[in-house]
Parts: sequence; structure tokens; C-alpha cells
Amino acid sequence: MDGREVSGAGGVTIYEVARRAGVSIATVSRALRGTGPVAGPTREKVLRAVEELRFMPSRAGVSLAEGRHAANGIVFPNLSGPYFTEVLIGYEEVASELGRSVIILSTKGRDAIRDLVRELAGRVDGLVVFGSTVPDDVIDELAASGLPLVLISHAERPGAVTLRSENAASAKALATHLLGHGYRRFAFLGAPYATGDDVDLRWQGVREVLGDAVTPVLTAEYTVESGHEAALRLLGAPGGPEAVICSDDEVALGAILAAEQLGLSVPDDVAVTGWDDIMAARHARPALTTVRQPMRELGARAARALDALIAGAGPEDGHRVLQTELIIRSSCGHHPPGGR
Amino acid sequence: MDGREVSGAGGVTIYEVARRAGVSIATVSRALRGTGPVAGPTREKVLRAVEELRFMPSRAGVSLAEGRHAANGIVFPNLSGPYFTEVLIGYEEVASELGRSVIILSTKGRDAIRDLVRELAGRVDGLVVFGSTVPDDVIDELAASGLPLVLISHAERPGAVTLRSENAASAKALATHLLGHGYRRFAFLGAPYATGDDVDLRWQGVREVLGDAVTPVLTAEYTVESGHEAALRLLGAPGGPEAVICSDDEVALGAILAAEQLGLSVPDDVAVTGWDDIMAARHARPALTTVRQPMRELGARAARALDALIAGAGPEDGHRVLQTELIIRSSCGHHPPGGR
DNA sequence: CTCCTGGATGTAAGCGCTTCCACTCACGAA
DNA sequence: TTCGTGAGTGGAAGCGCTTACATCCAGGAG
Repeated sequence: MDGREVSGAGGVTIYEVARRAGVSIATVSRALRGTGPVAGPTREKVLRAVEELRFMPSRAGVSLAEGRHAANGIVFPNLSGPYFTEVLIGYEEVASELGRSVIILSTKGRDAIRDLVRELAGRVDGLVVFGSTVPDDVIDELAASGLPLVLISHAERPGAVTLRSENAASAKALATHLLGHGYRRFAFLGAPYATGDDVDLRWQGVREVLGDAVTPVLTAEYTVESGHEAALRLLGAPGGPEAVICSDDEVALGAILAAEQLGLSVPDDVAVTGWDDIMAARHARPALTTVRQPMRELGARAARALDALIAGAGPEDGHRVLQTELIIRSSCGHHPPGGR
Repeated sequence: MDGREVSGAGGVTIYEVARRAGVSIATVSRALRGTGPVAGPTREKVLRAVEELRFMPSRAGVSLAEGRHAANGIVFPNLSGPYFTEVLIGYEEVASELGRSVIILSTKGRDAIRDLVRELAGRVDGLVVFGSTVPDDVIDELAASGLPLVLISHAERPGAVTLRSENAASAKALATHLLGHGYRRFAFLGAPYATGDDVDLRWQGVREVLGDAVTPVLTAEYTVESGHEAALRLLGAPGGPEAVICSDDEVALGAILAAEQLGLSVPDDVAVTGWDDIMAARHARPALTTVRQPMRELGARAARALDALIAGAGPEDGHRVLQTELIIRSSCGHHPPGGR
């Protein structure tokens, strides 16, 4: 120990407040938290002392005494695209309402993920983790330790609550819509990575409807650049697809860029679809046909589920699926009436 | 006290590890942190016990004893657009490298900002705050308490490090470029809010070059929707501007949308420019002329500056300005050679 | 006038950890 | 043989807070 303060605010402790107010620290605590009877004048004195000293309870002290952190963590692969950001917005908003701070951890480009996650786990009362960001055995470890855990876009799992947006059915609906346009040769851009993740489920759905008419094409990442690059190769070769179903909107934007660069018209020469309905999807030219998923709500629900778990009656399981919506715009082809 | 554990990981404490390893807690601590001599076999025993019990030190205990949180906070108005997100990415990456967790706080739509910020201040060793997200007297209070503070896009301020991207000069360069196109009637969309904030400085710069030829037009927020709405009114009226200089890219995207909706061609009927160079700027049609600012680097530098402040030699001041780059694309008009 | 009751307050025991200070042993130097 | 000496270890004192428990003191009931 070297006596540095940890209060973060000038190192004023409850003892100094107590001395100044002429009461005991117990009374100060009670006056501030309202956890016990405190006479009016006493409360006044305490509040005045707090004000004068700018006292702010040390969070570490409180946490230790209370046995909780009043903080939640969230682990995502990165924050580059709109998707994770939107989920985070929904999460932070609700967590904050519930009186919990939010500690973020991005695994992108990190080695030692295990250590980072452990460290994070030690500072929070519960954790939200996106599927495929953390090795399964780390998840196991966390779950085994009894840490409340909500997994987003992760396969169902005993010992944790899982949450995701619907994928397969929407993918089928999308594929069916494209068939209705008369297309017969398809590519699925951004081929499935981990088994059971969102993109994998989308691929399964598409595949189920289109069968051998659709070919998976791998992209390096789910970014505009990756989509662009992959689409350049795909569309540059002869006998390319009539429609490119992309794993998400950013890949789709990259594909549109590639088509333009190759002198192909979207949707006349090649149709393109995305997934997520990010802001840029609406402003793309042509506007992007996509599947809207409730990103913020995903985050908000995760926060609430986690809160319930923390407050809650023990190891709850559960899997919840949020509905999506097919958004038809012009990138998938021309539509009879007012096809937008 | 009610004995709930706060370790976050099953409630195993250092005492149990010590008992299992047959040593004292002091030795466990030393073995784990490497802060003192520990004999080889002893270390082995300790590590084995740690492994078997899945011990993870309680962060609250460590913080209290160490007198620090090993966490930094960041306060922003919202996370909706790419700008704050990008800064956050840069910030989180560096903070994490430096061994500090990142706690986020969004002030959007919150009352009781003061309390939220105070609470946050109590959990961190230092704070990064975006200009205009927190009332000045709260900033004063934080600074007075000795909390290391880095302000982004905030006027210089004794007792804190401030950091921002360049605005006025780039704004002048942009305005000059537009004059070169021959435009003579301008609007500045997203009129200045707080004195001294980024947009205000941009406005000042533009104004300095264009004088009375430019009219400020207020938008409600810095969003596509706000830009769209304001531009609809602006461009719908007769005698509209030949060029619309927007406070940021999102407003500009909204303006392009509005122009299209009104049957105006960008840039033939009206030129539009943005600011930031977000991803969507490149994909807009027409591609958006804008000013690129190093958003991630802003975050990264903030993290480093804060770290220096925390580690550092006392109350440092300083103001740092990052350079920007004018990105000419097609939304501002056609260019002679290979205009892009 | 005594006894009980409950409001108001203080005392002190932790919460889980780090680290200062002994203290115990070899072991090599004197 | 006797002292340092220093590696290895344990004891114990906090870090700042919450809260069970004890204490004290009116005021009303008997």
C-alpha cells in the first residue's frame, strides 16, 4: 500500500466527511444512501460537508463492500461497421437506465483474448458476448464460474441466455423474391464462417431455396473493401451470377462498387442484395434491397436479459429470436408498380 | 455486508488459493504478480491451485489495495454516426494496449448527466470527454478534483489536455475550392451550435472566405434525416444556393437525398460538400467531396495523452491539433482532368 | 414513576487484495 | 565458529465502504 487514493475525485474519503459533519461514517453512509433513519438536521450537516468537500464515494470501496460492480461488459469483434455499433447503442442505453456502467472490449486484432476477457469478467456483474468473438472454452469457463452471460448470435447453450435475429426464414424469403425476378444463377458473397453464426444461417436458408443454383464465395471480412475485392473477381470472370446475395450490407456496397467499376449496371446486369439495413443501404445507388434486423433492440434486450440474470433466480437458460423484415429496394431489380 | 462475492468468477478468493497451495496469501499475491521472490516449487503449487480453483482476483479488491482502477472513461453525446464510433475505436484499441479497460457513457437523451459523469469519474483513473457533451461546471468540478482529463474538440482549457482536428483552415480551403468552381451563392447547412466547437470553427472559416455570400441554415441534429429535412426546405425555395457546404457528411448525404427528391442534379444544379470522410461519403452518388479528419487517430491520441496524464508529472496542459485533408470527389462539381 | 419501544447514532467487522515488516534459514565470508 | 546477507515466507495493516449489532435516549403506556 502506498496510500494513493482511488476515489478518482481528489481522494476525499467518507472519514473526512464524517469528521467535518461531526458524525460517524455509518451516519454519512446512511444519509447518502437512505438506508437507515437519519435525523433531518444531521442529514443537512452531512450533505453540506459532502458538498464542501466534493465527496464522491470510491467505487472500489463500494463494490467491495456491496459485493457487486454495478457494471456490465460487452465483448464484440470490432466496432467498424454500423452493426455492432447499433447493438452497442441499444445496450448502453438500457444498461445505463438500469444503473449499470458499460465496459467494452473489442477482440479485433488482439491476441490474449482469454486474458482480456477474464480481466473484464472480474470487473462486471455480467457479460454480453457476441458469438464467435471468444473461444468456446472461454465461454465455458465463464459460464462455469457462474457469471451471468448473454450470448448474441450464438447457438443455444445451456447455462446462458442466447439472443439473435431471425436468419433462415428471411433468407428464404429473400431468395424466393429473387427467383421471382427470374434470376437463375446466384452467388452468395461472404460465405459462412463459423458454423451456426448468423451468416451461416443465412447461407443455409438461401441454399435451401436455391439449391445448386447458388455458389458460395468467400470474402475476407465483412467490409466494403472485402466485398469489393471479392465481387471484382466474381463479376469480372465470364459466366458470372445474375444476382449476388451478400452476407451483409457492407459487403453488398462493395459489390455495387465493383459492378460499377466493371461497367455493369445494378440491377440490370446484376442484382445485389444486402443484410442489416444499415444507414448507407438506403443511400446507396441503387438503393439496397436488404433484410432489416432490429439491431438496437438486440442490444436493449441483451441488457435487460442480463439484468434479469444478475438480479435473478439462478441459472436461467433461454433462446430468443427477434423478427426481421425484408426491405425491397431497387438493387434487386425493377418492380412492376412503384417498386421504389 | 452480506457476503456475496464480488470476484465475478465464482467467488474464489485468494485465501482459498492460499489454503489449497499451503502458503500465505502474501505469497499467492507475489507469485501471481511477480512482485517479490517466490521459490520455484512454491510458484508451481500456487499456479496449480489457481488453475484448479479458476481463481481470478477480484477487481474491486485489487483496485482498493492498489489505489487505481486501471480503467478509463469516455463520454460522448451519442454513438449513432460513424464519427464518434471511429474515435471510440481508436481510443479503445490504445487503452486496451495500455492495460486499461474502457467504460463508455453516452449523454444523448439523458437527464442527470452530472450524476452519471460523477459516477463514471468514480470508477476510472482518467476521463476523455467530447466537447459540449458535459456542462462546463461539471468539467470544472472534475478538473478541480484532480481527475486526469482529456477534452476532444473543446476549447483550450487550463488544467486539461485538449485535442482536436483542424477546422478553420480546411474550411477556408474548401470554400476557396468551391469559389474556383464559379459558385457565388452558398449555404452552410448545420449551422454552428456551441461557440468554439468543431462546426462553429468550420463555419468561421467558411465565412471568412465567402463573407456574405454564405448563409447559415440550421439543422436540428447532425444526421441524415436532419440534413434531408433542412435541405428540402432550403432547395425547395426559389433563389436557392449553388453550393451547400454541410457541417458533416451525414448532413451532406441528407442534402443529396433532398436534391434528388426535388429533381435537382448534384453537382450540376447544386453542389454539396461534407466533412469527416465517413465510409458512406465514398459510396454516395455522386461521391462526396469532403474534409477527411483522422478520427481514429484522435481517439488513439486521446488515450495516450490520458495515459501520460495519469502516469504523469502532475497537472499538464496542452492543446494539440491534428491535420485534415481536403478530399475532392464529384459532388462539388466537375473537374477538368479526371475529376475525382 | 417505571418499563417498553423505536428512532437516531456509533462501533466494529468484514469485503479481497497488496505490501511493509518482521522473521527464518541457508550459505559464504571473516 | 560467528556474523552478515539475502532469498523466501508469513503476519498484519490498511485501502474506502456497507451494515449488523449495540447503545442511548426520548416519549407513551401501564
